[in-house]
Amino acid sequence: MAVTRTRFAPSPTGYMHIGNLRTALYEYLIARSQGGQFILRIEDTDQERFVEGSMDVIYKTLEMTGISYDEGPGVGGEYGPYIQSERRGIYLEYAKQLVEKKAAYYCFCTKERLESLKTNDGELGASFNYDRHCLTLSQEEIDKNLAEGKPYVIRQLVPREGKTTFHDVVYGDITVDNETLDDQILIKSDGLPTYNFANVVDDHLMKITHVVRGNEYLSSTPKYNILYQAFGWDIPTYVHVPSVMKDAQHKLSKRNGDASFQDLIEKGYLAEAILNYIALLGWSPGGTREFFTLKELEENFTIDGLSKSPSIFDIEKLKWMNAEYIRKATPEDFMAMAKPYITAVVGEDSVLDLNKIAALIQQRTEILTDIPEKIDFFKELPDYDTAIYCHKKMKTDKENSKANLEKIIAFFKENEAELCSKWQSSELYAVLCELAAKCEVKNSQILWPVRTALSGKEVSPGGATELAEILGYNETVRRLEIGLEKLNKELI
RNA sequence: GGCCCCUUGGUCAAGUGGUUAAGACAUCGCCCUUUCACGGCGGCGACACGAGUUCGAAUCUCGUAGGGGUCACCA
Repeated sequence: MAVTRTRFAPSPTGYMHIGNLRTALYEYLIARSQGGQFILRIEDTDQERFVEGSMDVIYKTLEMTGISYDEGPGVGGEYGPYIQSERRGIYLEYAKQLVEKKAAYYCFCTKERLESLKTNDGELGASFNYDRHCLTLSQEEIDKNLAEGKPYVIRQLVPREGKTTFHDVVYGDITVDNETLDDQILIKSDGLPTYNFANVVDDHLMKITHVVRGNEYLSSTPKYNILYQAFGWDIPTYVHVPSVMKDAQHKLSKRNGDASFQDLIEKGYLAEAILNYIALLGWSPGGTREFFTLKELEENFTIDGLSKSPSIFDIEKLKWMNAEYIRKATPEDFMAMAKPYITAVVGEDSVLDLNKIAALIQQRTEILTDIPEKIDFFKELPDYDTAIYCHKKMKTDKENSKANLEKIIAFFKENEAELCSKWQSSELYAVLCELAAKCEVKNSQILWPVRTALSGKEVSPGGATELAEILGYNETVRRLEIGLEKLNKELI
């Protein structure tokens, strides 16, 4: 049995979206789970759709996700080159072999002629097959046209009768009538192959054993088989995977924004979480386990866990999974990912203890871009409405908040030296609870106004004393005084 | 329109003739609690429909409906 070889064959036409990435992942996993090899091949035979920089997006994405390839651009391999535009000479030769075998033929029809055929023919929907006008050309005519340099394409001669059956590992046996198949173009008039042809030639030459791709290719697969047969080549194992949908009606597409890997990274999702999530979108290990590193996926992946039906990309579940990854990270790892977002708010040279801030927000962060709005008040106290001092459950209102703030400030000032000697959350909590007891009020009636005055927000990461610890004595007292002043102004 | 494919709660999904039809996200409620979040407990909620095969069908067959794909000198 030959060693399993799969390939990811993207065309450099823009960003890499989640569906592409998932296909790459499955291809990678099929190879790795079977101890095989994974190849990257760039399919850039359409020069018009080429987008500058998109090759780098592909390389970068694979690198960030850890999907490594054994052969491909930049790493080489014995079946290179791995960029199709660098292989252009190969395809024409193979196409000519097919012409000799009468499995393909030259076609000199103009695009205009083909267009007119479609409009005349296509009254019932858009069904159209080439009329084989050029199939009947004599060898002399062909040679003459060629000698004159007349533009031509090479078409596959597909049988018009009978049926073709192929087997797909996910979908089973699929049979189609050959009459529904068109004499597709193999070599375009610019001399480059079409995807359909280059794909077959390269997959064979590169000894690809498992052709894994989106199921939009299901209906053209019979043409591939006929091609393989015409060459006398072995037919690979087909693994068609269902699409990733934006909603029940639409596939995920680049135009609709946020589903590209790059976008998700920019929105603060972690590469590991994205990969883990999309692995489970269309594949199941069979049990209830949901968390897998790439390595663990390699160990657990099996083709029969692939689903047949399309899956809707659910950003909410990804967000949850991302949050799980963040929560489970070590404080050091979290700091590494969060630091840019923290310093963007508090500044590079902040006197605040970044580690303490990070500790506060780690459990509360779902995506990294949540961070700034959670901690902005550390940098600067917002101008808030005193209504936020009122909280039914805490039994606070403006009046008692004012009264209690006065007591708290007085208490802080009287005990400054002692408090500063052990300025930490747990101590402060104990001390403020004592104060509450002494004043005969609920703990919350002391703690809530403090938290509110320190954050200026209805919600904050961490409670009164945690915020106080980070802000320090001076800033704490300053903010309490601001709060008191606001309340005073209103209650006159 | 022809051909091909798909169909378990709002979403991801387990399930391959006998289950009280798992689990997760979301949602709702309760608990914990110095707000929020985390965490804990619980609720709601599904086999598209109709025939058939069978002692028995989410599981097999056929039909219907709905959805998707494809029908390019794009991949």
